[in-house]
Amino acid sequence: MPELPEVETIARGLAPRFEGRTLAGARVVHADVLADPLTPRRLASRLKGRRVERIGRHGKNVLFEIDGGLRMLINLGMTGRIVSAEAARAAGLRHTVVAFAFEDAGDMVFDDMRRFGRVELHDPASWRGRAAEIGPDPLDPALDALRVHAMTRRSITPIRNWLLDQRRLSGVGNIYASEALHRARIHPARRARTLTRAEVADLLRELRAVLQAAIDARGTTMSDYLDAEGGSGDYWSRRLVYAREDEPCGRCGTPIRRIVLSNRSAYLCPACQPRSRRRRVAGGG
DNA sequence: AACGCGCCCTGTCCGC
DNA sequence: TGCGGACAGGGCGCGT
Repeated sequence: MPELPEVETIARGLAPRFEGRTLAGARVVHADVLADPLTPRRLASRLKGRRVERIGRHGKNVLFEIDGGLRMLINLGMTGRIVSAEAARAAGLRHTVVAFAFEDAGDMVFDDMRRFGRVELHDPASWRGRAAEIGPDPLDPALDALRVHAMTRRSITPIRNWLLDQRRLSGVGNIYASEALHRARIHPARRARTLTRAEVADLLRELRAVLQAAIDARGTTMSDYLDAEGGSGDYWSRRLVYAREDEPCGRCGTPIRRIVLSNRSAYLCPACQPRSRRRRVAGGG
């Protein structure tokens, strides 16, 4: 569910409230969200008495840096939310999977209706290997189009699928993949290796623009996403193609089409995003 | 090795 | 009103 902008918004909302606070324990309601070696008992005992030094984001994961070199990673899956206990109550959330208790702050609740989310706890040794599995952040200024092009050239998968693979780039999900491809005028089904260097540069630029605009809007709210205070994001109304099948393209008026790639929807304007490459219009975009 | 598919789970919506 | 099917912002494990 939450993609990079939503996870960023959640982390920013949690930080002022829980950074610097000391954990008292964790109450696990659904143990199936705990990643492998973790058990309810182990999670609670390893967190008890530990201070949360920083709350941030790593890809689509909320990252808690905890004293003693511990890192807790929470992936929110499709319907995961992390909110204060008061916000959870106020919003009527009914699917707590883990409740984190603090000695010097109220509870923090991980709520996840579908339970596709995951909680991982890493020491420095296990974190090294885990972090290597998570690709570069598209907003990292050190990432340049040349490097991304070198990566796309090695893959035959449709570019929409390529964007969703968190080992390549981390943070992009289905909404912003469709939005960025539309803005860059690239058909979602194009094989990654067929993109020119210029197209990859366009794509990276538009991806960054759409992610940043969504962060500025405090994310996208479809129906079940909330930030730390239980508030909602504004980006949903600004999307150009996602879930707008049959509505006119904002750029050219052609009806937006929905296609399915690997069992997941992609949305495109068939006029702005031709399947076969066409001469690009000067000054366009 | 890289890719696509089924599946995990709960809820909503739509057509009949 | 009920029921079945499609679909949902993600990602893992599997077979090919």
